[in-house]
Amino acid sequence: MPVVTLPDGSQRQFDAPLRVHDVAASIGAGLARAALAGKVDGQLVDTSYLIDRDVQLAIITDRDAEGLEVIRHSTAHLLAYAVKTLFPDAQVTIGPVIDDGFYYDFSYKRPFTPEDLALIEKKMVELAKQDLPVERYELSRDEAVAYFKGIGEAYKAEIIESIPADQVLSLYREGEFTDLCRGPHVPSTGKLKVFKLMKVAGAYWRGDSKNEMLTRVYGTAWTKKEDLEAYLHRLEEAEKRDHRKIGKALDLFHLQDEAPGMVFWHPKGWAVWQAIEQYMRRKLDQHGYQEIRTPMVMDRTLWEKSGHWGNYRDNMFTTESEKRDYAVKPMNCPGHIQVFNQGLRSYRDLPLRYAEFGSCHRNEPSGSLHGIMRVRGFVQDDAHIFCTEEQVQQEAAAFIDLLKEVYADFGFDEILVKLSTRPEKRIGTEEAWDRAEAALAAALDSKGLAFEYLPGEGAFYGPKIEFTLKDCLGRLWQCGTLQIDPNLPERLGAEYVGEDNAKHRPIMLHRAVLGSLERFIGILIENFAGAFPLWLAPTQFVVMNISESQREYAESVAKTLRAKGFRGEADLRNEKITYKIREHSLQRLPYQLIVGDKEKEAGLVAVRSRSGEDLGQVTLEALIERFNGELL
RNA sequence: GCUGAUGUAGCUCAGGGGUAGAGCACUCCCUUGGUAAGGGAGAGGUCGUGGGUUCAAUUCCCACCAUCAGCUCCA
Repeated sequence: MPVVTLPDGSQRQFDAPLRVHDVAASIGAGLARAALAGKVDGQLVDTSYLIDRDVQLAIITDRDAEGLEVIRHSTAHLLAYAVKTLFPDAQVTIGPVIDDGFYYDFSYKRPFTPEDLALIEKKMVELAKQDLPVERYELSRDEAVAYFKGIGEAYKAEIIESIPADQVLSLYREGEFTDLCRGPHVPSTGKLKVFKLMKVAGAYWRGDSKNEMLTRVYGTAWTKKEDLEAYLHRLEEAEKRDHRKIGKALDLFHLQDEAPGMVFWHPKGWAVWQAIEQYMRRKLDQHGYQEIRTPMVMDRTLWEKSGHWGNYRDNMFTTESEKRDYAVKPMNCPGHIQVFNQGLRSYRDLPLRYAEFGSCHRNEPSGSLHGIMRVRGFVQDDAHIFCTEEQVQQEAAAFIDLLKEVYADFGFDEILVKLSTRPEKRIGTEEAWDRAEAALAAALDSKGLAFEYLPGEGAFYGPKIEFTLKDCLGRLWQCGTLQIDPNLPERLGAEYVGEDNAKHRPIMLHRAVLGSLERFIGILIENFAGAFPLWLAPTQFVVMNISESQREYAESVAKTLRAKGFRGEADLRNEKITYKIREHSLQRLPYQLIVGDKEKEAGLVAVRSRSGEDLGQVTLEALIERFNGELL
């Protein structure tokens, strides 16, 4: 006599065990049709699930987030079914739900082509229209292995073999196709109406680059057609913001074949860079850092001592001269320790904070390069803090202050924080790890930053904090980092004289706020879609004359503004004012200043904002005041 | 690094075994126009690089390089 409690608290009693579907039908025919799955005592189940006891039940429809997940999952299976129909000797592997959709990995003698994709999608539509029931049944592990081996699905059999022998496995059958799956699934393929296959890509079996490369098909699925359209629109919008596209359109930088992964900065891009670098320099100064500069190329022996040669040799650029091997620096820290090691350090000197806009090179795998976001030559807003173990917490807290100020100035208000703790392979005592992890956690607590632990994700020598910011599209970018490192000072022999007149090892904190400047600028470009706030805009204003007679006046206005430190120029070309406005609007200039005879006579400028608003005629003094109000 | 796709004018792209095309940008001329494209003329390419097949290759084949998507990696 099951009693079913629904989400609104109401209860229904039934005479005999019944299925989720039947409960839905008892509530209404519409709900029965809409039911995609059920949630029994918090667990997602199929609509065919038999309720034989008292339970809490929610009927899942396409209005629930879980409903959408079930649809995506089932669509992945539909994809596999279509592929098996069209390419019977393809083997299925896994097909999970991901953000905005799903994928399914196949093993096939050749990769699928875009043409195949169109065929597969067509077949999926056909199979969905047949509204085939999706049936769940169970097998023991060994029966399941035998079944999948029997139908030639080696990968499935391998997956199942890694599951404990006493487990009962669920399989789902739709039409001719059966797949191993935890479920739940929609009751029939007719529930799958809004989907689209997006792209094919390679993916390693079990995510391991030593394994076979499979063909992955990505797809997206939604409950409503409008949602799919909105999603596709969102992709288009994101594509418009692509920093590579905007970088070209705004003439900020370029890359070329002869220098893969290294950026050629053009005047406008470099103006953005300089605005950021000089801002950071000011901030670092305010926070007690001293800027230094260390060599780009250093002898192999130093990298052997630091351990980089042993661990990262393949990813380092090297060179040779007069029978000595050199490496182009992949990091700044060994150089910073060399500066620390000059002369005798006292505990009175600590904490010592060395900052460097250090140019580093890492020979990243060719396939991982991406615009200016992932490059081989980059500059970090890097700094290393030499301090005692007792000072770690306060230094971490001070760093968090700096980081929050900087992110806020760039307009990023939401920061996600993760604290990575000791990994399995590590050096140092447990007590030292306890103290280091506690110091970072206490620093975060003291600054009111909520954080999540990433157990085992720390570096082999110490724990670290990662700071991730969220851009205006909700995308996450890990930028800031703070790492405790007692190892490198040890390896490179850093020491200071303590109060006890004995020599001690300092702790080194690696830290960066923006991370790689290249990548950070890429993030800013995409976040602002190229419409930088005034303080970052490469060109802040343009003065345009309406006709020849205001030529000199326009020039003098531009000159005055430049003398006040603003970036901009006069556009005196023989073009109509509408033409010039269009061009500078496409260049996303914050301010366009228009001068005709009226402005010339009155000594004013007509101001047009980036949004297209006419701000009227103002004096240069008023304009400068307005500009200054927008600087940091 | 792996799988696949792509590489043609400054940019965006079309084309195709027989001396290469468009739009925008650029140069010159006309136009001096008040808030997102005025008109005309002109110039511009070793079709990513190197091999091969062919009477003939930018086009077909192979290798390499780079880019793009994804996977792997990211001290």
